[in-house]
Amino acid sequence: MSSLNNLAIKMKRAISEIEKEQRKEQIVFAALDEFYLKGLKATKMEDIAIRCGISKGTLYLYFSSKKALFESAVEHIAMHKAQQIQSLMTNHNSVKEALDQLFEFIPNVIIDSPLPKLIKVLISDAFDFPDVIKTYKQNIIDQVLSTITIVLQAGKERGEVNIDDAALTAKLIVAPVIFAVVWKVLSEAENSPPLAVDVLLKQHQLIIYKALGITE
Amino acid sequence: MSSLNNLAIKMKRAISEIEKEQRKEQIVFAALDEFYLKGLKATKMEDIAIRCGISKGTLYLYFSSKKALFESAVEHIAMHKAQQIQSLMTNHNSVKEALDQLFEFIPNVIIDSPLPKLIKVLISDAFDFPDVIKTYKQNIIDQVLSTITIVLQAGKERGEVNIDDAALTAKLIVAPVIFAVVWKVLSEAENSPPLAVDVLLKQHQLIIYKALGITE
Amino acid sequence: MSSLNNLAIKMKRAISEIEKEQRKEQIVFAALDEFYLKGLKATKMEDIAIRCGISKGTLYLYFSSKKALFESAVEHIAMHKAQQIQSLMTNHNSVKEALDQLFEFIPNVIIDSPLPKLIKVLISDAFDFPDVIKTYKQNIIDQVLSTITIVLQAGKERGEVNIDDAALTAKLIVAPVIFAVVWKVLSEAENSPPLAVDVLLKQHQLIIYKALGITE
Amino acid sequence: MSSLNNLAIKMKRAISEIEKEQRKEQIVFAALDEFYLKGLKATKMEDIAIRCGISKGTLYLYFSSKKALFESAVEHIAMHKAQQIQSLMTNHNSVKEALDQLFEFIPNVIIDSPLPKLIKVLISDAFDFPDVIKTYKQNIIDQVLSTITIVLQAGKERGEVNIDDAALTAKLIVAPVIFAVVWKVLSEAENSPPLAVDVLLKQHQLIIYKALGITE
DNA sequence: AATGAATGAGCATTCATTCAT
DNA sequence: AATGAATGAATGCTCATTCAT
Repeated sequence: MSSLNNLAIKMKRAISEIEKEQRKEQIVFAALDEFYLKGLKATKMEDIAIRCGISKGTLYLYFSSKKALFESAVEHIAMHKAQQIQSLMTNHNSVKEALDQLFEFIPNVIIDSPLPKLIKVLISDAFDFPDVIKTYKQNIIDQVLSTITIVLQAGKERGEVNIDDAALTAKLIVAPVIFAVVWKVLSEAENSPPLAVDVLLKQHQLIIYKALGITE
Repeated sequence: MSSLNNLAIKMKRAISEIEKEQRKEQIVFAALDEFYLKGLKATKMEDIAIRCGISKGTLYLYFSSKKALFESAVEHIAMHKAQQIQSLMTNHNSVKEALDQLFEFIPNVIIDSPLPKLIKVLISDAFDFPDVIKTYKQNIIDQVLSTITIVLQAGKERGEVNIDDAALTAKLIVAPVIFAVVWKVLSEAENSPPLAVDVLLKQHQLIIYKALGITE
Repeated sequence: MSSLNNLAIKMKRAISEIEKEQRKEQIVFAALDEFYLKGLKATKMEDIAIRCGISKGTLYLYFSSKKALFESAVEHIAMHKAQQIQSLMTNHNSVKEALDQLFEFIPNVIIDSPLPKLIKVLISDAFDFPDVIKTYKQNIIDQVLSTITIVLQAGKERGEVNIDDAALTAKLIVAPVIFAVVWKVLSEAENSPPLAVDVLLKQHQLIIYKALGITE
Repeated sequence: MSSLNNLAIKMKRAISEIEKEQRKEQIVFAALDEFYLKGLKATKMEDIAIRCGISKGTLYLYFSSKKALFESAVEHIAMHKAQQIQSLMTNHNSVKEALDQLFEFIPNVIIDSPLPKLIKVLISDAFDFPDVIKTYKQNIIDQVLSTITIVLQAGKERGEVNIDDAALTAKLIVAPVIFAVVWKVLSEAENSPPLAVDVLLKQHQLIIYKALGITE
């Protein structure tokens, strides 16, 4: 038995604060992957540990409980994204410029970032974590929507775009992103080829621009 | 064997069969509610039983396991919806007529039917049930999308609508439905006022019609 | 594996309220034995279950947690004893008669009843359960002491006994009982021959009677 | 080997040894406090470490395991007391003189020394440590009791005291000490005012003297 | 058919102990 | 020597499932 233990690869110790932060982040991403695949309840702490190459006990040096880890993971990833998104649509001269930026940015978010996973996790465990949902919705969703709304409203007042209701239009601009995220989850689940997100969004951009009267 | 039995017994059994089906349906809806709120793993068989006013043991007379109940519930509700949706967009003379019908129908689905719950459940436990997802996607989503696609394609060929890619456009027409469903879940979770789905879809209809060059 | 299960002796089901009460009492006594031997923290729920011939899960049908079982066990046994002790020293004509009754009763309590175990358990886990201790002390110890005190005080006023302080004397009358209990624990632990409790208490009786001026 | 080293280093080591012993003693007392409050199983090594202001790891430089620490603690404190008690009742001219000394000594032991804590600890974890109990009982309890027994027996033979059985009487003389210790634990646990040990023992002394026919 | 008592595999969490730093 | 990060065996408790009544 001891010889088996000797074969085990022992994790390097995280001594400095920086190393500890890195370890925490590593756990948080491993946790997100598990939560994404299994949901909160069905995720085993041991599986998260294995994914990190650490032991169950070590997890508890960094997070006091599964719930705490879940909340940390959501917050960590959500807040990280929130910053990116916030800075996205400032400094533009016209609605078109702003939306161009947005439409260029979105595919990367869907394809490369952990945001789709986070969204799936939040949808799945929404009812167990109303507070997390509330915070997330206020800090991310509402923020993004109101930014877009403001841009549209200003454009409408300047006669740049032809719209009815800026707030609703903002939601409709964002809707295909949610659609793409959900599609992504379902495709991955049934192991079918993924949606061509960029092409879909290109088409979406066209439709929106046409409807809003924006010309290239 | 049934022909050997007398009529009275047959009828009794026939009634029994009906009652059995009713009981099964009752369980299936109770289960959907629980799965919607808690997810598959966190849902207790006992809670479903309580919701039906029956005992744990009785549940197992109708469904052999939680997984079987889950699959039955999803299938039962999904197939029920599928029929409705299938009959939706036939018998129309123009794209506009077909889409009018669709846009009239959708809000009811989101507000009154169990479909949003089902979608939430499917998203949440997608990875545990790739087969369920596959079946559901093929029988419902792909069906709906291809119906819309065909309508659009035909309209395009007749010069009724001005579109690029009928299949993508179909997805974009459906996207806000998913958005509305997700929003509904998040609102219910954080106990915030719901989205005015009908108004959103009215606006969506406007944008789509404008982009497609459909005039009232 | 299933053949092994078939060999397992299944516990008869406790259906009626009476059977359930009996099962509860059975658990309580098994628990007392374990708590006595190991202390609260070191006692495994599984060991209690094994002692009863039931499964771990069944324990939780009757008691919601180890702590609850502990408290129930203490209360159940303590209250049972309290009643006996209460009725002990009423209806007597003289101090001598009352003390005679007491000294006749005590050895049985030490030798045959679960009280010594209970006392050991209470001492051991006193700091974790201040409330249990408080209740127990008020309902049993203080009760007993005050009953003896009243008897002595009345005897003193009638000139029957020659004492200084009735309350302190009461404590000193009881002291060897505690001594015997502690001795019993230590003897059992080191597996040495037990103290002859009855002889010790006979001697104690003599000393007390001599000191109090009670003549046979 | 030590003779090979120079004086300075030797002295340094000598000091180290003393410091080591002091550290050990410090740990032992911290451990006793924890064991007294929580019991062996529920005491965390870390809490002992914190109480000493050292780290968990350092504890293991001095004691190889919790069990070893427990045994060391009990032994260290018990043996220390044993010496005091041994020297207590020698050099006396009469039973009265010997008992006077005893009764003067006891209250200090109960109030100021770690002995009550030790007794509580020994009672609590008796069954896990039969050997410790055996050693302790032989070296302390039996020693004390036999010393008192010898004194009483000699007094009886000299006609100083009027007793039946010297060994039993010795136990009865000691009984209130155990009573006081147990009472102390229960009072501390329920946070109620402590027993006036000295007054109780004064009364006890009176009763014993009266019963034994010892006059002031 | 219906019930709910009984079961035990499964998992979150704790903490004595080890050992790299 | 001292530290405290890492480990994993141990254990309280849950709940899907079974089955006697």
